[in-house]
Amino acid sequence: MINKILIAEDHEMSTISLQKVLDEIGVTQIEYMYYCDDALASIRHAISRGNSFDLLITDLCFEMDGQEQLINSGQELIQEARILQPELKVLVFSAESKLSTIEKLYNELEIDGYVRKARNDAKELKIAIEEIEKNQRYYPRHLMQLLKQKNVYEFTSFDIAILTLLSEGIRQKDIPEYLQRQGIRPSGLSSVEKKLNFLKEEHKFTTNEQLIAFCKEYGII
Amino acid sequence: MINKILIAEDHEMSTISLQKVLDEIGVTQIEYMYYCDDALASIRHAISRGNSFDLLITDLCFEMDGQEQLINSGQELIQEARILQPELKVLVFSAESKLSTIEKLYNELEIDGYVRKARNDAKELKIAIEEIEKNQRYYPRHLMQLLKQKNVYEFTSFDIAILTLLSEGIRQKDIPEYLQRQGIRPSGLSSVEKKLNFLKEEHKFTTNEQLIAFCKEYGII
DNA sequence: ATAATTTTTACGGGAACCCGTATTGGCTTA
DNA sequence: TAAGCCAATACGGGTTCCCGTAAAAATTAT
Repeated sequence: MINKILIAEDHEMSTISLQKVLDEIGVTQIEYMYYCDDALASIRHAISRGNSFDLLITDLCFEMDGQEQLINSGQELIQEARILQPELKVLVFSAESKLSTIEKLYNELEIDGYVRKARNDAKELKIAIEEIEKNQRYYPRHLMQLLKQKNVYEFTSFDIAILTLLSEGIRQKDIPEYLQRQGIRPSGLSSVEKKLNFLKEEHKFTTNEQLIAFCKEYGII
Repeated sequence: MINKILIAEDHEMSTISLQKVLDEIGVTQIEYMYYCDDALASIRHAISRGNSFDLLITDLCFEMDGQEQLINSGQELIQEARILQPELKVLVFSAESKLSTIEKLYNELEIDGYVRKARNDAKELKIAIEEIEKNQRYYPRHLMQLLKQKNVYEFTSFDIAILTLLSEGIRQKDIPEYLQRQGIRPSGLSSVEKKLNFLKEEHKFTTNEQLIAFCKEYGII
């Protein structure tokens, strides 16, 4: 049974609606944290008092604001939380819609559910929590839709590494040494050229500039 | 006095928290619409019954979902709403953080306030509504921060024309003929080169790719 | 282990880009 | 009108990028 929930979320408005939704399904013990570091400390503290959380509801993206934080993403928070409390259930509530990111959450971080901030997110949250309560993973409806239309090209971390370097003003011919320094393989200039050609071909683009513009437009880099 | 509010927002969770916040400041008449088309119809209907809205709170980005809509952005909704009811107050509540987008809202659509979905957005919403109630425009705090770090250089329409062509995949050497076709002067290749060099010099950039990335990042193109 | 296949890297010629200099064209002023 | 000035354009050589082919390395299969 899920009674004690920790919410890690920096948007005040999201915490308000989460409170309302959790009220409606009868959850009484809710704690809010606006920073990942605080959330982690709270988990640690609850364990030490023998009153640990049943569920962590967390966003993925936390905005920087002046004070430096050790952890600043939902992914890291989940990772650290699982070290402290391996059986803790985790429900991610975020606006992220990139398939690869969500797949990683399920496969690598083994989250129990994902609800995207979108139409009917409140209803979906309730269903997700119900499922998790029954020890079942919850897979969101929109994820299924995304899996169907998987014709869209997914940018790999290699693609993004190259595109990021380009967008930072690194010359194409210098990219190999940067890749090597970061331990990314392959790193040959030909591989970089080939990849850029492929990406342009794939999207019917003609120039690097157009490719960079596209990636910026859609938040890929 | 603001008594009757229309909310155009597709995220269910956002409407829940908006309801809570508006309850707390004593607003009683609230209507929710999950699509721009419905929101516009609602405004029209309210006017025809002589009971028009005092304030429109709207998101900017509405997600497509199957059924086709005539209008699908907050910007268009505001524009159409102002045609129907010019004195209608407008408060935008969105996650958008691009300075140029927000500036356009204030300057071109003459909105009365902008609150970004972020830390302390609930508190900010209350303040914004109070200000608007006093017939004053509300400028968000984070906008001021952005304005401070604003790039000193103002991009001219000539700059933007070139950068836009580049971002659309037009080769540098072909840009002159496009400029001529659009009646833009100067149009020589040397002038294009000179301008791109100047822009890169100005921002301490090395490549066109970096320049395009920057312009996309800050919504210049 | 060897062969087959794929992936990665190396190389080279031609196109596009970068950048400095020279020329042209339009505008102001004497 | 002519001289002077500034912006726009034209030109040329050096660099980088583009793109096809070939060699090398890594992976998989036999």
